[in-house]
Amino acid sequence: MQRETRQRRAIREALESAGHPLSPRELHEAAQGRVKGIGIATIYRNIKALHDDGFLVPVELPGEPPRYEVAGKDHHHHFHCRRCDRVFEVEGCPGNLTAVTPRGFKLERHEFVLYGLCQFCVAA
Amino acid sequence: MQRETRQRRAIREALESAGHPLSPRELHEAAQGRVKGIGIATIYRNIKALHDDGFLVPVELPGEPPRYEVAGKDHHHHFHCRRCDRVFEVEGCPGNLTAVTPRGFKLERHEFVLYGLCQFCVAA
DNA sequence: CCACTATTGAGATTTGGGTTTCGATAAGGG
DNA sequence: CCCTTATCGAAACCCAAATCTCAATAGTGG
Repeated sequence: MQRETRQRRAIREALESAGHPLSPRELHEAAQGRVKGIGIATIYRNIKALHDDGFLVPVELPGEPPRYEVAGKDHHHHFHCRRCDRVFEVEGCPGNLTAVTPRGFKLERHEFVLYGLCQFCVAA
Repeated sequence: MQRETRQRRAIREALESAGHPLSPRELHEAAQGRVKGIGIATIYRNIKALHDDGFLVPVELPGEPPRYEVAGKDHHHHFHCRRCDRVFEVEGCPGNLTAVTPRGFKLERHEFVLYGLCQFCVAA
């Protein structure tokens, strides 16, 4: 049976309030703020459990360790800030991908990653 | 001084004739066909050397080890086959990304990855 | 409130990509 | 055709991310 532990709640809440995808490390730090002393193993264990529950989904970016965001969002993409290394959500989609899909290939899904400076690092 | 060894030539030729990005492992296999017994360390050493020379560039895809392709190609993106795990080149670009860039962010570059089945796996 | 057992924290361990070491080999300038 | 030394192959090693072990702790059904 699935128990509602302080740790699991902390992790769920940290993800929800972050508003952008978090790496295991970032998630660990965020969860520390809610349950001091929470271990990194617990983070990994709960990422797995919450993924099985369908609460979160992984966000994979090129050359980066996976990050995680709450599941169920509308189709969107991500912006990776080269300065602070954070990842942000990007609404919308350039669409019309069948045009660039090579002849004979079957397109099933796509990812799209923007790089540059986030609003905070542009200002700084 | 840079020597033109059989191994380095094999690696260069393997990359050129592949026509699509190769992972170190794939590159190793391809090079084996030209110089039997070539070691994996030699692959890594030459990837580094050929990168420094500007002969090849890394291709990073989400959740994947880097692959490499010959440098100097026109702007393009990639298609990752979920079945055979190979990566193919995709001409063109959906363009007009400033439209989806969040307000206040500075867009510098972008990556675009298509997923599905390649022409060979569609047929099989 | 209890007893059962899922979950935790700490640290050991594994994993996988990549690098280094070292004696042997072979480019290639002179 | 030598001699110097870049490069090689094999195996040991490195490193950070992720997983596992195990005794202690704490949800939760009854």
